[in-house]
Amino acid sequence: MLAENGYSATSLAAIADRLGVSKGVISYHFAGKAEVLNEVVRSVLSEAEAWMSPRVAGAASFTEALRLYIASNLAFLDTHRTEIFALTEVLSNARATPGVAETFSESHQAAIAALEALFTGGRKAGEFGDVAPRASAISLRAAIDAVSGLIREDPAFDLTGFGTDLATLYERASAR
Amino acid sequence: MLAENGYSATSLAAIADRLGVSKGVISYHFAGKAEVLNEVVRSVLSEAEAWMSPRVAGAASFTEALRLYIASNLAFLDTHRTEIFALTEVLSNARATPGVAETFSESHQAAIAALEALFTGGRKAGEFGDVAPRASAISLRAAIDAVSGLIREDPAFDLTGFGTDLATLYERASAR
DNA sequence: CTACTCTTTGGCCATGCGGTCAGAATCCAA
DNA sequence: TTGGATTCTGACCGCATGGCCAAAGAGTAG
Repeated sequence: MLAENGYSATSLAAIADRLGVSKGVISYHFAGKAEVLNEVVRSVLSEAEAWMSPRVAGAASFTEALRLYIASNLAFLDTHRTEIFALTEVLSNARATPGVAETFSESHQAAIAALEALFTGGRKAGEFGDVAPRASAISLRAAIDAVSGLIREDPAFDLTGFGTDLATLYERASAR
Repeated sequence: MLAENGYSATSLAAIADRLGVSKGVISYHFAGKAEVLNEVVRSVLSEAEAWMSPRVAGAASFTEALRLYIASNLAFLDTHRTEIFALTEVLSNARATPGVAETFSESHQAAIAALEALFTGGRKAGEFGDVAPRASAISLRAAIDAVSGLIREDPAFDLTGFGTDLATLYERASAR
């Protein structure tokens, strides 16, 4: 519902209606609307984590890890569009939903830290040049995060092509 | 009000109250709330345009243009935080406000197209290597757009440092 | 001073929201 | 079969929203 009709159209009444159930059921099982939305965020984030972890783990070098990270993240976005749209819809209105901002921020910080570690690791191993790890991590994550908006506007957007271009871009930027 | 208290707290009643004026005044001067919010978007976008244009125009090379583009854009974000926060607040809820999505999308497409032209120009002039113009344009804009969120979370975020790092990153990526 | 237009007021409306609750229905173990 | 616990219903509450409008007020040209 979030993905299809947006945040403001996703009222408790609308949710209950869609479930073919009375509104009170939601109140019975959840403390409130905020808890429902937080659960949406939590579940999508954990899905993403479960998808990416094993795919990046198999990298034999930092360069390969970078490629795998980008490719697997974009693949997740591609194959989980509804979830991603729902997530962004909730995040857009995070101010109206206590807890959501904190949950996501934590996860987002962790993602940036992981990428930063990848860049510093590559530098220490002599695989990368003197790239700025934090700025690279931030900007790469921003580029990936922007993709959800791109595929929303143009569902046919070439994710794979963008992924390889992005990987090449950061590979060159961090080359020795 | 948008920047301080967020979209959902910015009702017509709250706006009128802040102006020390009756609610009907807004209805008298605007067709509806959507028109008010569209005006916010329109005005911030045109402010940004007015700020950036002259600053980028003076570039003597594509490399310099790239640096100036990034630096001036970040300087605008830095010095117009309230406007930027207000803008993002409206954009976050674009689905609830007809017209906003279209206005912004148009401006955003134009910005990406301009950056793409910068990269292709640099290539044709032999200044840049075989960088992917579109992917570079998209990812660079994403990196810059993400800054509004960064300074919201951490007002002391080092924008200048990030700007030079970002410029260096894209310079290296597009080097011959 | 008058007469007309423009602007503002303050109360009103219908609507939809999140949330509550008494009571009905259902489930399930003893 | 029974009886207590769990789950669900549908009506209801208070509240805030965007919008509307008759009437009062302010401004201004002749």
